[in-house]
Amino acid sequence: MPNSSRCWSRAAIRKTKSNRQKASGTGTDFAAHLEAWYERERRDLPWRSTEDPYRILVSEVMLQQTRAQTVIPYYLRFLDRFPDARALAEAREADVLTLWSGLGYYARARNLQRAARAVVAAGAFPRDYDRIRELPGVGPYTAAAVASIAFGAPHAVVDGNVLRVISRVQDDAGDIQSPRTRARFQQIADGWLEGRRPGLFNQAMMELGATVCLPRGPRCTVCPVETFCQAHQTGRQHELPVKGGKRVADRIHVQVMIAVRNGSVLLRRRSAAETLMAGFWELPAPGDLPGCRSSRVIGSFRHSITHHHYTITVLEGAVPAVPLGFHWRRINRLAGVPLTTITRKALGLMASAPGAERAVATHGRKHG
DNA sequence: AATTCGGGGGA
DNA sequence: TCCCCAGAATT
Repeated sequence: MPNSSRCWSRAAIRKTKSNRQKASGTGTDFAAHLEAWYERERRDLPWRSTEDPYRILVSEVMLQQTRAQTVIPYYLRFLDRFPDARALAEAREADVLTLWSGLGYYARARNLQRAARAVVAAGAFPRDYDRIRELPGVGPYTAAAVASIAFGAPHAVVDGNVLRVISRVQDDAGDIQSPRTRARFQQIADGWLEGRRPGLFNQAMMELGATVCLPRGPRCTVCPVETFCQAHQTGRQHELPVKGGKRVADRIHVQVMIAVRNGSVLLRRRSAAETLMAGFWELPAPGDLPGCRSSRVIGSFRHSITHHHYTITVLEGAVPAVPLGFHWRRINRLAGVPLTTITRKALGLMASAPGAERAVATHGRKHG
């Protein structure tokens, strides 16, 4: 290597690399190899057999921070019930939330319905990135995904998979949490996408990250673009991507009470004003019920929400009167009610009684 | 720029 | 137990 190269700035080196790739067609070769692999090996997922922008949007929203295998049954049920934007726009919010219950990030469901209403009001699904981006719950990733997959618009998606693939292919140790690194990776992805079929290239990048370029244990031996990967050449693929910012989870102990009378259970509907899981139904805490009697502990289980780590103890009890804000709900009709996951788990504990001990054991440990 | 939102699955 | 997942909105 010439001595003069030591005087080059990082930017100059990067620019030279980029020029070399463009001149030799390396970026194009990379994309061609990747796409050929994708068309050969791609998983057969339900949202890959449609070009309906509404269905693409539903899938992309469900896939936000959620694994494909988890999404599949929710996606099928949701589209069976709401086959087009109009059906979703005209639905009751409680019905939408019920189908979403268990999938998490419930603001996604509300925003998706608002988006459907906007599409109906506009008379047609928006076709370009900027107007898709204006739909509620649609950020840079989802707008790029829908615009490229449904309409062939040239916008590269940059999700967790793509960040990981690019960090390794470029051997780039930038913190993928930082906006600067993300902007850099976005430009790289947009460059690779140039001249390709956008929807195909984007899905191929994500598929590579999801099935080959794994967070731990990347499967380089079966990777279709191994020869293009600079981290593989330097053996540093296991150290990438670099991700900063770690948080500590706090532990919280709570009690919930199951009060049953004449086939109904006492529940409270979280008000629309509550930030967290508004509109969902939940069990009372003993403190909510003046004069309640608790006869026994049914069991306990754990539940984690982001960095909050809950231990829930479930009590069986009776109430002298129905407190303000609570209602008796028929137990055999709870399938149509949006329940919080903690409530669903707690009721499941009761349902399996007297095998409650076994139900607790399936969650790993027993408390109380 | 930092936080928050859920739940599940794999190592 | 920890990390990650086809992110977005809010502060």
